[in-house]
Amino acid sequence: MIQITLPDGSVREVAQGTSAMDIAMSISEGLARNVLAAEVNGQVIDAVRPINEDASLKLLTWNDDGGKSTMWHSSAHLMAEAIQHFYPKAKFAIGPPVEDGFYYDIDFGEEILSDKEFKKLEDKMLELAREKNEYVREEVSKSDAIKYFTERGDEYKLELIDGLEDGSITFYTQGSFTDLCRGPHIPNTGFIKAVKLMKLAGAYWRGDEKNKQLTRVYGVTFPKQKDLTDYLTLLEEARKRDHRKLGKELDLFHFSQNVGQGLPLWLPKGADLRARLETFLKNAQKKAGYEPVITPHIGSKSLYETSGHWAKYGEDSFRPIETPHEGEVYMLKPMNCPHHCEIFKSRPRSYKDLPIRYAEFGTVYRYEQSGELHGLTRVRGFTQDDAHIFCAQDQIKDEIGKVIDLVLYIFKTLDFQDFIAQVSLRDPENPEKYIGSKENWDKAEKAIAEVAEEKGLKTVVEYGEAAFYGPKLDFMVRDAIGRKWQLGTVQLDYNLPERFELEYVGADNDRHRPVMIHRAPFGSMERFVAILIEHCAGKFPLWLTPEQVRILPISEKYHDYAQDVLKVLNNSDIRAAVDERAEKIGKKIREAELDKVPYMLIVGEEEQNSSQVSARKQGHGDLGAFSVEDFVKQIEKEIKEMLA
RNA sequence: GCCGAUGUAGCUCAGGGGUAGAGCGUUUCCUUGGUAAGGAAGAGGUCAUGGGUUCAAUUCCCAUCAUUGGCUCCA
Repeated sequence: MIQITLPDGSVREVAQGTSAMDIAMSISEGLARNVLAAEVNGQVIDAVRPINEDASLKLLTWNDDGGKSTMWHSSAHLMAEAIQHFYPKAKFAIGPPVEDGFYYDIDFGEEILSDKEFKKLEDKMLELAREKNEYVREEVSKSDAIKYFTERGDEYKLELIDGLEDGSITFYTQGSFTDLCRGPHIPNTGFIKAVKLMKLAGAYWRGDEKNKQLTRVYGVTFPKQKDLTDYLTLLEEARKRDHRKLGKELDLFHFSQNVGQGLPLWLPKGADLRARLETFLKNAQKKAGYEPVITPHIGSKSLYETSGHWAKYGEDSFRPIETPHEGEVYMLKPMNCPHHCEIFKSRPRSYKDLPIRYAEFGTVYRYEQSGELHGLTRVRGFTQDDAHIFCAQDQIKDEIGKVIDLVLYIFKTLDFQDFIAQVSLRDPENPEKYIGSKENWDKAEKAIAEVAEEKGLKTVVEYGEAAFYGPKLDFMVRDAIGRKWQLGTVQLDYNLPERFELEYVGADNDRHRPVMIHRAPFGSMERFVAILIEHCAGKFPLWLTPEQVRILPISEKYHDYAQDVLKVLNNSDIRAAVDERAEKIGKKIREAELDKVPYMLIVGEEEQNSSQVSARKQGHGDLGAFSVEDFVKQIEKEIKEMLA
């Protein structure tokens, strides 16, 4: 007999060789129907595998990441079986689960798979799923494994087997499909109730562009049809929120082929929105002791040789530009920090000057590969809400704390409520990868971890994710529909102060090297605006939105009164416009709603006679009548509370 | 950069070997109305660009460019 400890601490005594599924069955049949895999002593295995020793056991269902990924991994095999049925010559490379589904990289040889075939494949998968074929695990010797895939002519599997130890090789078979696989898998294909193939993509064998490009088929499966429906609804919602679509509809920005790829043009409303965000951050930064600086869009190539960026990124940058006669070489600036270092160096610095905080909305240009450009989130020219803090080693913790405060203020004001901070530290295995003394790193890493803790941030620590020049603190937000985005970043830098030989005179009258902190709460204005659009589905917070109020006269007779109302609003710095088109009120309302204008003021005979306005809130409908003054007060109050 | 898809009016899209259509928008006219689309008429397109096949190409083929989904990359 062996002892099985369940997550609630209860212990069950069962015969050796009992499987997790048996145990689930003994608890309830309903539970057993949902068990996809089992976590035994921290390791995820097949739910049907016998357990032979005392163990802690967690039954994994669709609600566990481990259960989900097992299901998707098994689904990849199921898809492979369906593909093999129609394309017997297909060779299978790897087919893992991913964050939202699974894929399989497949070599179709001469044939081409089109997404028009998806329906056929999905139907086949469902047909095979209904057969409830078991996923049968089999340990095979290396020579047998090689023999099997040599017969199948699948060089990819052979290459994978080549890297495996004899004795550790397992095959899984369901129905007519056998795959080299470590597992684990769900008990049988019947757990898969809903199937959707998502897209096709090219992917290199082993991710190396020198290797052959395979066809990657993405799919997703669910244990209930409804889960699939919900998922498709979510995707639809994401499409509706796409910043490229909304940016066009709301006249925020535009891309022109004549200007160039990845070079956004900000339209008046977008520029207005962006300027307001910048002002918001400038005000916050002013309070936090930042000083504005302005630097040119180009800089001498030698500046980037000093910084090290030329050596690392020069070849992948926009080509340098030259002066016509002297042949001096300049770069479009890809980073603001070298310029800011030069500002620091513009005169001798004392410890009494520190910390120095230089802030600039600095526009930078980077050559991004054409396939990588995407709306406003990935562009070739963008403006960072950049700042560099030059401080002494013992000021790091304080300064990072202040940056965190700033970031938290921004998140709160813009209604990003769900976020975590990722602390990126050195890879303990490879200490030689990093520049700067071990003592300083130890102190800096400790400072980041402590201050994140003190600020009550939800954090995850990632070892090996630090930059070579210093540890980082990155903020990851979840938007309104649950998608993750990386936003603000705080990075310590020991490298640039070294390369630029930055110094300050300490209290001891010796020269010391300052530490530099790079930070950008938004990241870039382009990317941030894109994320904000998608987060709020184009319904910007009242304080930020370009048009706060639209006045809708019932008919031409009330245009004068509407203009009077407009004047009152404008005098209170409320951004408003009058819709004077000869349209009916229903249409004006409809369009104001679709334009996502937060408030509509309807003015007609009644309002004119009583010196009132009938207010309507976007998405909520009629609010009733107000005097113009009361309405203004209410708007002012609402905005004030938002920016508090 | 690589693989796939797409490119038709300002926008969203339909169509299809015999030089084009809808809705919205826009213009003009009628209508002056009460909480999510009033009516009529008109303007607007070398069907992305360049080649090829064909009696004939916007349609089929190839290339280029751009957009797009991935891959690789990301200071």
